[in-house]
Amino acid sequence: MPSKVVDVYCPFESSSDLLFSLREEEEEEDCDSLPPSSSPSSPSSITSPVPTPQKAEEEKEKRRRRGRSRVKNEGVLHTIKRTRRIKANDRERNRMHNLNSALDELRSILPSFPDDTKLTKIETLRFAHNYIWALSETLRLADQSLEKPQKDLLLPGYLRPGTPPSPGSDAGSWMSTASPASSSSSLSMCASNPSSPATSEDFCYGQTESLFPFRSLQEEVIQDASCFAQYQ
DNA sequence: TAGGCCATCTGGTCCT
DNA sequence: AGGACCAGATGGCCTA
Repeated sequence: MPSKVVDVYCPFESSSDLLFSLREEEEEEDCDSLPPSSSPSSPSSITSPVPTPQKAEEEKEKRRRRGRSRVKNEGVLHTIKRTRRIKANDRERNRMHNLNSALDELRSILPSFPDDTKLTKIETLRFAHNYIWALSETLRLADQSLEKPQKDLLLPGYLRPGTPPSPGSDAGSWMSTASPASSSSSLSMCASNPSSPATSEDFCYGQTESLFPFRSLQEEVIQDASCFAQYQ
């Protein structure tokens, strides 16, 4: 009867290699005659110090047998290592699948872009980072709006088009590059900078561009936050 | 065809 | 000891 071939990704140089490994595993049960105590490092291999000629011959034979079993044991050990590796690979695969599922969930929460481009992993993380920052900034502004007059409520100075976030910076450029025609490039820009957007310097490198698509969202959040705050 | 992204394998390290 | 996590390597697929 032919050995069963498992339908898994083959981590071996060739499929025959895997087949060999799996067959070895099946043969493992046949190696029951090799209990752990028969391993090469087993204390049972200690022999009497004064062998007679007859005993010496027996010892020779024993050694030969031991040698054979050691070769076989090495094969078993190799197989055990192999099966552990395969199990570890399986766990690692599952772990990465879980990670990807979490990333998909995150993508589904983030606002989608018109061209429906799927964010890459790194883009998703950076975009989420910026998005959270934008929302928290929005809440912060909403809080401020309760204390200050409504003037310049929605957009602080550094968020207004053409207004440099700090002297010498080039904040106007991020607005101009966020045109609809360059949505895909702006998409990548949205998620391109891994650093925190909370510094004025970040605005000089396209970080705040991610806020632009959310202007209306920002307004909604501020309104909601204001209403909510009224009932506090 | 080069480069980017991704899935997977793998060995090492840390943790329980 | 075994599992989780991590980073490097590798190969496949896709796109400009």
